Amino acid sequence: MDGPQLPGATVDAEDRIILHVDMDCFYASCERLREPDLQGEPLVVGMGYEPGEGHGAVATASYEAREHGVESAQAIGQALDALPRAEDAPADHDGPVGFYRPVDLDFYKEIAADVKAILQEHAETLREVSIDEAYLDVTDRTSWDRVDGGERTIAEGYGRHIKQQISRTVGVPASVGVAPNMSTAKIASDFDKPDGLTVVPPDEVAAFLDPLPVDEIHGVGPVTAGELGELGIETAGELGTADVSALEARFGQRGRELHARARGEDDREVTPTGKPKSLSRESAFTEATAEMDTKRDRVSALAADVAARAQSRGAMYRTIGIKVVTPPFDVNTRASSLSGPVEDPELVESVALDLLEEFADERVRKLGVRVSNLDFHGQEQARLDGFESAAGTTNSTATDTESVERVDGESRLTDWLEAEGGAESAADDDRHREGQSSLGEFE
DNA sequence: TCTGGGGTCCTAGGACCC
DNA sequence: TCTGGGGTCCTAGGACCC
Repeated sequence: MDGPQLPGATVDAEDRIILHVDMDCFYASCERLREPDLQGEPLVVGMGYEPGEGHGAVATASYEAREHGVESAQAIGQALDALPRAEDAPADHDGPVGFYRPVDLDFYKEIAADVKAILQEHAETLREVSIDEAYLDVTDRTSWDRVDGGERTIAEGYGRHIKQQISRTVGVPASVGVAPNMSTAKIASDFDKPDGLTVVPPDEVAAFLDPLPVDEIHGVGPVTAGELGELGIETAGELGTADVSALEARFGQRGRELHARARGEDDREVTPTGKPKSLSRESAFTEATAEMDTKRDRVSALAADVAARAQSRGAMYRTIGIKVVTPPFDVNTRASSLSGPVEDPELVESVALDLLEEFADERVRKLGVRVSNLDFHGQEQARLDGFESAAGTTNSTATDTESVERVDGESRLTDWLEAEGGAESAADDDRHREGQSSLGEFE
């Protein structure tokens, strides 16, 4: 539209430029930063792993380690079979060996903060998805206009610049994808890992996506890919031209969404990372146990942990739940909601222990405690971005007032929660109705 | 060697309300 | 007294992601 274009290459004024940055095996890169001798070596970073031990799981494996069959999420024991630990290998061992390190999240967070600082300089809006991944809206910072006789876009240079900046100042590699929307940018960053840069201008989106296998689309995992395969859909191109209503019939709302993503259609805006929706802590036993004391102790510890974390984040919670994993790998969850948000570590523990009773006789391999229905209104900071209170309707005000009352009446809450009879749950329901009746006025 | 830990979103069914 | 429609909240589970 503005400036010369290649034949057929139109750039829409509305076309956005979204950049997705994905750090390449980030944990391993961080370990190499403080232990440069690990550069180029097969390196495995293990969660729940301790030096010299064999338990835990692979959090990140370097590309060199992957070549020897080590995979993410694999049990450490299995990784050790595929790739013996350097320290353990006998002197006459001539096969490949690997280096194993435990996860050190605090250290990785420091490195991630350095990366984030760079990203922030280069975008209006930054959304961090995880410690090693972020979306940037760079529409106002660069352009889809062509340079080099139409070979490249200005956006490509911008992406390369960010990548190099990270590499030079922090010293870790990143893969970057640039595209007109989040979904395509995400796929692009993954396209040429590690240390890749893939740029997909608006007029090339379809050609880029069409041949890709469906499971490269964010949101398509093994189950969905299998079901799509049964329908004869293997590639994004096939998914994008499939009948939407058939997809919706089979996959619900998600079917419609995946169909759009496969076509490179995604109008989600890059919004800054919000507050968490839930906080949880879980931990596995070395061996499944039916011992109730052991289970209780673990739940108490997890509850204390979660409550402390919620407190440090300024989060109150309205729902407390547990997760119980029984052999072979059955996941059970139970939860109980209060009628108003609280911040009460003892309540987290007592509710979690109550919920655990149901599993008193079960052998359990893993336990978790979670708080959800979080409320950050206790913190003055939350007021500023408080969407709901900004709406200022009568009902939301009424609900807020309710919540405050609930917090004040904390001891009462504890009382009726601990007694689990029918009368108490009726009281519970009454409290819920109080909050809802104000909504009913609008009819 | 049985799969570690922290999250998100969606769905389905039941209870309850108007 | 019966049937119906529209809606919320809660719990539990599933799929997925890093």
